[in-house]
Amino acid sequence: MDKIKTENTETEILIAAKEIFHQKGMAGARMQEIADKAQINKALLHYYFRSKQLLFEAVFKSAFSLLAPQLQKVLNDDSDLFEKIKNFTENYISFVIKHPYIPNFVIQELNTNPEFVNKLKSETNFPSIDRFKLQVNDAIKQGVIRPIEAEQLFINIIALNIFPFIGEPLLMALVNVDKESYDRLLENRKTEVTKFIINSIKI
Amino acid sequence: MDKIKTENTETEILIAAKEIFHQKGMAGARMQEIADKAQINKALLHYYFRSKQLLFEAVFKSAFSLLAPQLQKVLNDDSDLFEKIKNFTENYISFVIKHPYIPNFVIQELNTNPEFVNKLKSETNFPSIDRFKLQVNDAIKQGVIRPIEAEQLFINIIALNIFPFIGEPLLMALVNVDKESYDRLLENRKTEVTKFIINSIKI
DNA sequence: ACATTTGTTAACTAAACGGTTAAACTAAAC
DNA sequence: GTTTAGTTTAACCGTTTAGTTAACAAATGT
Repeated sequence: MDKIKTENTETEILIAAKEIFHQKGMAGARMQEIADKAQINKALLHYYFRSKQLLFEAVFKSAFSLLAPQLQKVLNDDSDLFEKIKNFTENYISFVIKHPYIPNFVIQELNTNPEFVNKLKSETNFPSIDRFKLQVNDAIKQGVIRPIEAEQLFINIIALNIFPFIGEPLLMALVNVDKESYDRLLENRKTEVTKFIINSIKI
Repeated sequence: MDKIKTENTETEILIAAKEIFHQKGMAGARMQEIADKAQINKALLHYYFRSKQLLFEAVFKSAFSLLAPQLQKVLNDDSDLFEKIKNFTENYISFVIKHPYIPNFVIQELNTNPEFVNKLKSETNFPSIDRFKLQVNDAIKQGVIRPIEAEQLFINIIALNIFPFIGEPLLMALVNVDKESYDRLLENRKTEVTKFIINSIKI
């Protein structure tokens, strides 16, 4: 059937494009390499996605639409603050193991093209910090946690979870361990990071 | 004088190459753009540095040789653990304001080319975690801080300090502030991050 | 059955790329 | 003032790049 074949081809292209773009970024990716990986002719890429830019944007939006719900778990979730930090930290590592290149890819491409953020803000349901802010300020008023700006706490949570993956090659060398040991170390962070954060803010 | 002119040209090339490579990375940089920025002919780039790869390596090593001493401040410094965390955090932000693209550049290029780490380990005096490990384990034995693996604490310190700069475009959008407010927020981190870490580990 | 639409390919194009060459220029050295 | 060594340039070269074309194949509609 035509439909199935078409959908397969388009999917194959996207799968291949993701791999290449995630690993090499927009500037480092080559249309020919994507075509080879998808086992199709290069012209087909243009038939389905018209240009490298549009194919890239499709891949980028897809990546962001996977990352955004992860961030939503910190920002817009009804659970208790401590519970939330614990859940996010535990889940995030599993997420990155499934999609190892996504956080780095998104952050990197936003760095080389900061205006892209506006596109994301208008075209995706972009996470908002408002509810998290209320929750943190509530917890402070109730004497559950030490005073801290919600923005700073949010950045800390994200930094502690995302950076070990983005900085992996550098950190692995600095900490002086092989990949296997580093993976064990990351696995331990599922509980260590939660402990570290809660120790810091809990009264 | 001949000598002075040469040094100037070579310096001009390096300055221009740094700007372009730091912002666009190896894959995104163009020799012509570097030549234009240095206000010289493209052939001169090859006269002084032979190839794009060699020019890039010169820029990369220079960047790493600025970043490494910053990391040394955490790893190989005689000061007291708390003092050390405080000093590193305060200094690091000033460092990044001076060299905004360096941490991202180094981390990004190590990600696309992880074998580069070996070159750095052999050619530069690469920071080692050994002394920091002893210091942390000592502090734990003496009951000054809660039990924590030195590697985890080190990663936490680095993550909390570096990530806000690497993830700036994303974090700025998530926290929903403009550049000016975000810079204020970063300035506050000079003291906030120290507090956050010490609160977490101090007994 | 035949015409139309959709999917796919090989071959091509024009521009951009990193890198080379040979000659012109500069200024110090003999 | 001629040689010499280092510096700079314009023009060029071969390759790679994203994107196009035209012809073909296969499914769909009538």
